[in-house]
Amino acid sequence: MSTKGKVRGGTPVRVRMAPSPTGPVHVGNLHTALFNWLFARGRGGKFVLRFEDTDRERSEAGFERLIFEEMRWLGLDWDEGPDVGGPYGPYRQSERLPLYREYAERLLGSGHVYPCYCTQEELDAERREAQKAGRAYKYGGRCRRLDRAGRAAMESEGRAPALRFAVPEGQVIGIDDLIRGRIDYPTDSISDFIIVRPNGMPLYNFAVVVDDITMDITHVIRGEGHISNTPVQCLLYDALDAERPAFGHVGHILLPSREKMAKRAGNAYVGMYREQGFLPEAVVNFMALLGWTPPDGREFLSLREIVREFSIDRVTKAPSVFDHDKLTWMNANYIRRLSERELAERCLPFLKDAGLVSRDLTPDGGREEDRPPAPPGMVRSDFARVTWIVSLEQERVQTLAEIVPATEFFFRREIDYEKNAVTALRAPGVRDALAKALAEFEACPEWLPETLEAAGRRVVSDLGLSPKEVFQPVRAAITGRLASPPLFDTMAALGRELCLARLARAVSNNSSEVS
RNA sequence: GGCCCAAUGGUCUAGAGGCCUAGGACGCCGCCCUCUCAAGGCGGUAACACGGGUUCGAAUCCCGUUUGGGCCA
Repeated sequence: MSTKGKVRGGTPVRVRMAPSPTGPVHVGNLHTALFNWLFARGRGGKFVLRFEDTDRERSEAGFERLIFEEMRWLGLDWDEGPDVGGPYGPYRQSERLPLYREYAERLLGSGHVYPCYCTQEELDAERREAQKAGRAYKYGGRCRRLDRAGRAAMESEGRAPALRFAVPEGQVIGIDDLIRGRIDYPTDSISDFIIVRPNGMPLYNFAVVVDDITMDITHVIRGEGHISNTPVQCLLYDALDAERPAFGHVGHILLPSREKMAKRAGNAYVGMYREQGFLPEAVVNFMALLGWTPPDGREFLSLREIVREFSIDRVTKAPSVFDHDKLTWMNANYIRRLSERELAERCLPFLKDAGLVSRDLTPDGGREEDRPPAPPGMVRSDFARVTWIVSLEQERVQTLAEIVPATEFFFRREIDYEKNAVTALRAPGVRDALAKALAEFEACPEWLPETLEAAGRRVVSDLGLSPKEVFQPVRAAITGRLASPPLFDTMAALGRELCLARLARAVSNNSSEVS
C-alpha cells in the first residue's frame, strides 16, 4: 500500500531559503538558494528568506547580516524575510516557538504522537543491543505501548517526556521528486522519531514542516542530503492533514577533493570570491551551470536570461565539483566584457585598499583642484588616469584583485625590479640601446603611443637590433618587469616624466655596474 | 549495519533506443599572431565504471556488482 498524501495543486509558487546563521554563507547553500530563486522568478512566485536559528549558542546576528549581504551581492532578492517582513512572519524560528508547541499539541491530540519517557541511558542500551545483534536500530516502542496509568507512573517519577511520532507500519511513502522522479520509502525502515525534546525544543524535521506549512511553501528545492528527511516530513504533513509541497533534490556541490562542501571547509565562502575580485555576475552564471544547462548549451547568460531559460527538469541529479579554474576563466571573460568605465569603477575599491590611489577618488573627477592628492609615495591620479591604466590590463587580469599587482608600477613613484628584469638590464649591449632610446624618447614632440613607437623603431633600425632586443630592456627599465601591456601604450599612460626618469636611472645604474 | 540517492574525459556537461566512429566548455599540449604578457584564431589529448539481460539495435530501459555520497543512529 502506498500513501501519496495530499499534493499541492495550482496555487502560486512559494519557495524558501532557510539557512542557519551560524557561519559564513557557503557556496552550496547559495547554489540551492539560486535554484529556488530562479524557480520562483521564472514562475512569478515568491521567494522567502527565513532563519533556522534555534541553535542559540551558535547563531549570530552578524551571520544573518552576512547572508543578506551575499545574497544582495549576487543579485538575489527576497520577497519576505526577517528584515523586510511579510504576511507569514515571524521569519526566525526562535520567534516561532509557540507555533511549534501548538502543532505538537495537535499531533498529541490526534494520537499521531506519544510522550516518550525513555532516558538517554535506556536508549543507548537499546541501541547497543541492536548493534550487537547486527540489526538496524529502531526505537523499540516501549513508550508507544504505555497506557494512561503507565504514563502517570512515569510522570510521578518526575520524568519529562519527549514527543515521539508513531510511524505507521507496512506502508510505503512515495515521493515524486521534481528532479529524481519516483522515490519510495517503506515506513518500516523509519524509526519512531522525536519531534520535541523533553526541554520543549522542536527538532529539525518537525520545525521545518511547521514552518513550511504555515508559510504556505509549495515547492521545497534543497540539497540531496535531505532526501532521507523527506519521508519523515511527509508523515508529518499527512498527520497534520496538510498538503505536501513538491520536493526537488539538487545534487551536492563538491570540493575538488570530491568532499562535500561542508561548513567551514576551505574555498567555499562566497565572501571570499568577492574579496578575491570575482564579479557577482560571473559567480552567479557559473553557479547556475553547476547542475543545469540551458537547452541551447550557451554558457554565458545574465541572471535575466537564466531566469527565462531555467527549468527544474533540466537539473542534473549527480553531484558536481566546484571547478575554481573554470570560474576564473569565466570571470576573466566577464571582466573583458566590461566597459572601461565600469572596469575602472569596479577596480577602484581594490586600488584604494592597496593604497595606490586616494580613498577620496571618485569617478566624477570634478575640477582639477578638487581632485584628491596622491597617497604617500604615489603618483597623483584622477579617475581618467585610473581608467586608462586599468583598461590596459583588462584582458590580462582574471580577477579584479589582480589589478593591484598588475598596475602598481603605474602608481608608485619608486618601483621594485623583478629579478629577471634586473638580469635583462645587465645584459651586454643593453646600455647603448637604453641610452639611444632615452635620447629618442626625450626628443619626442608628443608623448603618444604612435610617436613613441616611431621613436622606438628608429632605435631598432639605427642600432641594427631586433625589436625585442630594444623593447624588452626598455620595458624592464620602465616597469621593473618583463611582462606588461604593449610597451608604447604603457609608456603613454605612465607619462613622460616617470618614463624618462626610470630610463635615465637604468642607463646610469647599468654603466656604474659594468665599469 | 539498515534505508535512500548517484555514476559520460581530470572538471562542468550535451545526450531522454538508431541522428553517437559520443557533441560543447574549462584545463592541459602544440601551432599561428606578436615588442613581452595576455587576448584571439587553429589543431590535438582525453569519457559512456563493470557484468548480465531486454531489443534487429543501448551511453540511453531492467537487474546485479563496484565505487562515491546522504540520512538514521
